[in-house]
Amino acid sequence: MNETAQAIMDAAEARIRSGGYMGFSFRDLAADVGVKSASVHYHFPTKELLAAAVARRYRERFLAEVDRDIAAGGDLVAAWKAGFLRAIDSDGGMCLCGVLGAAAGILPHVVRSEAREFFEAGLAQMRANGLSSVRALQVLAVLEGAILIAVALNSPAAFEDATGVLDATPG
Amino acid sequence: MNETAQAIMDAAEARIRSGGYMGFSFRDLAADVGVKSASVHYHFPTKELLAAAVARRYRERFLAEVDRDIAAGGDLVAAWKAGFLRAIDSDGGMCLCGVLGAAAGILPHVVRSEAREFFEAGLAQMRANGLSSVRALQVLAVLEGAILIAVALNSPAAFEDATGVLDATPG
DNA sequence: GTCTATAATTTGATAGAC
DNA sequence: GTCTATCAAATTATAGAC
Repeated sequence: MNETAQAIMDAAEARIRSGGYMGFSFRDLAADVGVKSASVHYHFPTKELLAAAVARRYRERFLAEVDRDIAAGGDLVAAWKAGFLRAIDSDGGMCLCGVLGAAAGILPHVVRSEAREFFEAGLAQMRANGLSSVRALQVLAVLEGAILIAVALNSPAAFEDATGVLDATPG
Repeated sequence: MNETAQAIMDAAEARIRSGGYMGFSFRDLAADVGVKSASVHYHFPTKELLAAAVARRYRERFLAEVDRDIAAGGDLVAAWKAGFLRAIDSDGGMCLCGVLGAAAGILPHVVRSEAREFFEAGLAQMRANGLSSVRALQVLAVLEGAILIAVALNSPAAFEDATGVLDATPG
């Protein structure tokens, strides 16, 4: 995994978060990175393998950051919220696995599996840290719904208001 | 607006809910309805005008159903939840304006405006029925997040669990 | 590793017959 | 209103030179 491959994944991540799996092309990424589309295919043979790799990297990085926050003594829910806030603060885009999951109906199986795994691993991580199954679902739903509305309304402040439900109901 | 035009809108609605704005083509819809793609263009000159019309019809129908439930003495939040449950029960697909809003970054302006209006009009309707601005955002976020997770995990039961946060925090 | 060139398919959209 | 036929552009992907 060299510099170009990582730049391609970065570009793909930004474009998927903005427009979903069908919202970008190899030529878009090539232009973003400054190469030709054939070079993108050299690093990632097919579009679905690229998207699956991006979704996997996103999940691993996200969960690692949350784990690090918790290990440093942070609150579980606050750590998850911080993960979503990083997305909003960076470019106002959606959670990568949230956009993918919302349009799961047309995703190639590899991509759909990776997106689904973000949610399953996330729920498992919350349960491992003491949350009930139901409470974990509630936390994840509030965070995904809050960022979706912030994106749809183009209002980062809406995320803060919407996630307030979690403060009122410690679980 | 004749039978064919309505059948086209029905097909477009189902396909957008499943795969978003970029997840369908005029030829897909033509095959669904049993005509040729040129006939789809006769009823809806461009893709963005078709999607905008579908989003607008979705919003008007959705809000009308919620209003009817409330007029019949139903609880506001329960009426909203019932609207989302109809989507899940019919085909397990996402909220139409939820998928569109999640990938708002690549939507044509007309479509993006119609999707955004679903959220703004929805929030306004909740406020008109006594909810605070913040509480309205919370209700909408929980519902969109809960259906997104139910779709991503292909688990309708997850919707019921996730929306439980709303019961614990009457606002 | 990156390029040029290109194949094969799909896309949104239009012209014109019926 | 629906069709056939078609266009121009874009898409994923591959072959082969450098």
